[in-house]
Amino acid sequence: MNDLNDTPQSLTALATDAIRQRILTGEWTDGGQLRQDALARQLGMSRVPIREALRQLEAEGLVTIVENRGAVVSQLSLPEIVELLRVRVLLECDVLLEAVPRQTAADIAAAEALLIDFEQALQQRDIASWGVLNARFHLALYRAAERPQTLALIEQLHNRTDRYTRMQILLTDFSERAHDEHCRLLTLCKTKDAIGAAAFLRQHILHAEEALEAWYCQQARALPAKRGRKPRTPG
Amino acid sequence: MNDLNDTPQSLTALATDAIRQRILTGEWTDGGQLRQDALARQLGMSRVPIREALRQLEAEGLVTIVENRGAVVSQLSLPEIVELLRVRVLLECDVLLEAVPRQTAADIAAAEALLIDFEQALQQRDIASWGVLNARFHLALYRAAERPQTLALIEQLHNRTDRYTRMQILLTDFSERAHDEHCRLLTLCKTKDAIGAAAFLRQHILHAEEALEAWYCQQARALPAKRGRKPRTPG
DNA sequence: CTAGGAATTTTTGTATACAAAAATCAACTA
DNA sequence: TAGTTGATTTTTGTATACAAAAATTCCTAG
Repeated sequence: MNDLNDTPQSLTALATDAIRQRILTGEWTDGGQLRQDALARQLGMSRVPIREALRQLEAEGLVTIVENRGAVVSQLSLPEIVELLRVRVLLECDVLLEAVPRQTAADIAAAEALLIDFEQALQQRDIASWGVLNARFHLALYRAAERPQTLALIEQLHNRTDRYTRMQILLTDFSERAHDEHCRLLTLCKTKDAIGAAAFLRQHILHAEEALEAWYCQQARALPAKRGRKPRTPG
Repeated sequence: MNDLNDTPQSLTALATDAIRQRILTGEWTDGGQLRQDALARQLGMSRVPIREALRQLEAEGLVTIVENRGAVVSQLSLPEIVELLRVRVLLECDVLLEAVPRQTAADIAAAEALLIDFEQALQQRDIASWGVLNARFHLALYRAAERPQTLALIEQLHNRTDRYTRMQILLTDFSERAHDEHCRLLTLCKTKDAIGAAAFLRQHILHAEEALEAWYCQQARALPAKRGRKPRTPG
């Protein structure tokens, strides 16, 4: 599942992974500028592979490039996030419905292992890895459906949305609830209750949406005249 | 809807559009190699913007890049196409359900105009533009849903699948059927029968899938030992 | 004639150099 | 002081040059 130190990849692939990683963990925040020269120095390469990586990440929706103005970490509005979460509901429920009857003991065990990693991360308040673990857990549940194209789309959707879910974890009790829900979801899979699992998954994703909406409302109240800060990504 | 001679775009954007266009029209076929140098000469630029364009198209699923081996036009197996068509069913039906009640007379008129273009293209056996027109017609119906993110995803899915649907048009009576179905779909929208329209859309996409499966079976029978030809893209 | 393997050619990957656009800053004017 | 203009700096866009990998050719041995 992990393509670390596999083969000596091209610098472009290296840069793509490195930048994607830093965005997913939240190290580089929403709207933060991605200066080619800084990235190049930071990763020890020239700007050429950096530029190719940024183009790729743009097509993945993680980066926004403006002509002659450079790249920033993509920033989604609440309605846009809601849209993507609704797409996730459609795709993930459909896939889970097919996956559950085919899940082997090994599939369940893999998901369970990830759930343990998850728990540890939560205990250590390791917010950075929350997003990655969340996506991995979900994808582990779906793998048995044997629909790799669909799974790839779902993974991209997670990459685009999980950052926003992750934000709330620090502040709310959402983390425990999400964990409980993950456990319950896994139990439903174990008992081969595909329909129940899909229905519950739907609620699980919609809960994240609700929490996000609440958080945004609170933010809006706190900052009546929202002044855009300028996050940077120094070399 | 068309961004032709809008502003002097970057060469990368130009190259991306040009290559995407040629893939969508079928000018460059499945598995065809995309030589950087040839493309660069053909488009009158250096290889740098070409490479960036190819990276972007790879993330869009239209191109497959292999390390040190270059890029080819992406090639989907039948199961992969079926997967993507199923995703299309989920997304497009969901969006159409929301779009129909909001469609204005102008929305309907726009779709109708595209349907006329469509008819002309069919009469002239202009297969090349079939894919583009098909995608445009579908997207016109969904626009009223005001879900731009979802529409962008649907557009990408069309870009990846329409080529394969287009292939059959020459050989079968599929073209007329597709046209009839489009007309009927539009009528259902006009009468504000959202549920009926969504159900019909579902069948419409699944018909394309059936036709495709039949075509693949026939192909498999015709070429028992399939010998891979090597399509090229000369400069 | 085929198999294998060096030499050659082609093609891709990356760095550097330079041009063009945007951003920043400074001086100047009203 | 606020705003405008023009020089300066920073940053992006593209071409060229060169290195590395792959594909091809051609030669030789069996």
